[in-house]
Amino acid sequence: MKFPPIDKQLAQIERGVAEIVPKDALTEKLRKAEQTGEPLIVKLGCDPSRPDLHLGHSVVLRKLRQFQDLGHRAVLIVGDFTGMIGDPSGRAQGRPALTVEETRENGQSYFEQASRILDPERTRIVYNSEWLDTLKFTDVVQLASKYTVARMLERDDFEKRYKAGEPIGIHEFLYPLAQAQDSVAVRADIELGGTDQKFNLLVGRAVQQSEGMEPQACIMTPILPGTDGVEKMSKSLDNYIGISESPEEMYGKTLSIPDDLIYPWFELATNAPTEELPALRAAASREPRDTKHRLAWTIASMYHGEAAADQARRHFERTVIQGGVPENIKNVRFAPQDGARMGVLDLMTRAGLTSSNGEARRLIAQKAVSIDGEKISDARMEMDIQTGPSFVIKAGKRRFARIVRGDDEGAA
RNA sequence: GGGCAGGUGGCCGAGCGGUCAAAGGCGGCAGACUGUAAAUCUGCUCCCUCAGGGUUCGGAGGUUCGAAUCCUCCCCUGCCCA
Repeated sequence: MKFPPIDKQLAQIERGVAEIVPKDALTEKLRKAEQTGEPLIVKLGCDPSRPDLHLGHSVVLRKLRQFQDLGHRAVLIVGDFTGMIGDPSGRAQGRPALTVEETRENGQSYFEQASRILDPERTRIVYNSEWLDTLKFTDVVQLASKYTVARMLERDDFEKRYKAGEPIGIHEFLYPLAQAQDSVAVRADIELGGTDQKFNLLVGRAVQQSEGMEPQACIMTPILPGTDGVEKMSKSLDNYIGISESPEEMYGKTLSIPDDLIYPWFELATNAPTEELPALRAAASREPRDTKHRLAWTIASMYHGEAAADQARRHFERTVIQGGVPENIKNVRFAPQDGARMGVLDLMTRAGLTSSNGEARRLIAQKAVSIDGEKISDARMEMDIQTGPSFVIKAGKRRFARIVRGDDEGAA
């Protein structure tokens, strides 16, 4: 196996990276790869309990892809073992423990989505229950003996919770060790993760070393802020853009981010050439609106191609700037047993526009609902849902549905 | 094992027998203004077809005309002691 020159590889690897620990180890490993012709094993762990990938995940996945393109070997570890136990961090309910089938399913779905970024042909995917589930209690105790409580408490969030008097389960101390064991199992040369994973990645080094292995180099990518501009992007905070969302969604959501995020997103979430970054930074502050459109287009085109991105842009102009109706909206068709007429409240809820009739009522009271462009104010109005012409109902500024007649196949 | 303090709506947090669907803040949604940005102002924010009703305050029982508020048992968390 032949690799690009080391300084070239390094330049590529360092782009958009927050920290490499230790840097020398990385260089050393690259050198060794060159000498032996053996590609490096680059590990990335993923959490199958949340199988919906978003732009936040894309940062580190794109980094992994770069390694693939440089000729190294990617190993995606599905943390199904953790998933099956259900990590109850924090005091809330704890995640529902997943069944074996679910973790497989989620792992598969994760892989499919990740394949939009990675080269699936060259990605090895493994489930960590393969080795973690077979450990005996003795093995676990032995593993646990390799780290101390004091060092565990060095981890920021443990320390905070400890000081704040919040509970920390013993098993939570086991997770970093389990992750470290993964590194041992796949003989990782490099582990990738967000900066929030720093602690775990470093534990991996410690454990590998005590197993007599050469410790992995850790590469941390920055955390991508979510659409709210405050928290990190996450599904549960609903401030994310999913990798498999439609180009229209991607475009629209991107435009709703705060201006401060335009540049960071360009840097972290797109493949904009490194040399263009300074210009983009300047543009972001000089003409935020246009630059944000450019960002939105770039993101949409990364996942859906340029034609779709163009389309998304037109869609945006039409619906938001001109306040019109989108080209492709959800069609809803009611069955005959739903009756000939239906009140708007039920209609909105059943069409998925609102989560309860109460919400529908509120929106109407707030003049946020219109039918075929006409604002409505009567929550008791009824619509013909079987024989009348189809109509478009809009709630708030982004929720649309077209109600079509029972026998109308309707366009998509 | 003992002592103490707690568990309230998405989160934080008041309430401590009726006037409580439960103050206030955050978050969220909507409207105005805009560039689906920020800032600002306004309204809304458990469910049900309005008046009105129905379910909520860790869980299960109980006292009372009436309980988030009192009692019993249980579950969970933190702190201190062992």
